[in-house]
Amino acid sequence: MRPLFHPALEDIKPEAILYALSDPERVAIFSKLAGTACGGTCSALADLGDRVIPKSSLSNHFKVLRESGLIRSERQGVEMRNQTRCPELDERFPGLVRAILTAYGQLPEQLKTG
Amino acid sequence: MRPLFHPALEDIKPEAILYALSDPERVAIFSKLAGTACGGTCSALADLGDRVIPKSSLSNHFKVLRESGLIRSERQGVEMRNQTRCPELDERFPGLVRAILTAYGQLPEQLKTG
DNA sequence: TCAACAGTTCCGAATTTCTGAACTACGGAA
DNA sequence: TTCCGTAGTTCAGAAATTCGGAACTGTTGA
Repeated sequence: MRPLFHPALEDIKPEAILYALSDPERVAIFSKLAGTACGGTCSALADLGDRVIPKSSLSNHFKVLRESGLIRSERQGVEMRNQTRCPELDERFPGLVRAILTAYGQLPEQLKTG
Repeated sequence: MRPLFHPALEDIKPEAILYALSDPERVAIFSKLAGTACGGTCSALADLGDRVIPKSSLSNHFKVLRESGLIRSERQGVEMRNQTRCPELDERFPGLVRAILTAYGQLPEQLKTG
């Protein structure tokens, strides 16, 4: 398996963020992650209500989120722990992620303060 | 020519906004429009520095911006006047457009106040 | 009536997205 | 060690989307 690519903070492009979050499924995944203390696994996020996302599609969603700089993924044994890069991102693009999640009506409780 | 479609404020979808603004060319067009008092025409926005956008592509960019709810277009004689729907949009999705333009480093002077 | 101009539509080529199937990687049991 | 099950990735081809040149539409002015 190829090593996972994560862009450095300064290499994160707004167009990649916007593109990644222009898909409601990815927004739902990202929002769930943002509301989870420890990192969430892929399979734990497969069920977003109405439809079960095929695992290859899910894997691709995570790849898009990761390579856009929205999340960080780390292999932990047999599974993958994913967590958002919200604090860093807010430093680089102040208010952006919060405004987007709010627009979708998906700002998790954990991000409502501050 | 087909009549131009503009979504009602309540029908504007965040995914459409994000998708429309995930293309740097469209962001440049939108930002220029946002910094223009009277509506800008298509041809006036064709030149964004490095490359001249083919007019069919330009027409399509305007269509995407219009149908996502970001701009309003109105035929005026032989040309088209385009203006942003920023005030409405900010009511529906507070801070969203501003955060996006800021992330791109393209917030025009006119929007810096308030 | 005609020419020029602004912008739209059409359509084929190129690119991207989607997802089932095959595959890889790791951990636990025996 | 070998085998099995689970988590996730990669591959491949079908479907959908994007791009842009060429043709077209609608408007104004001569």
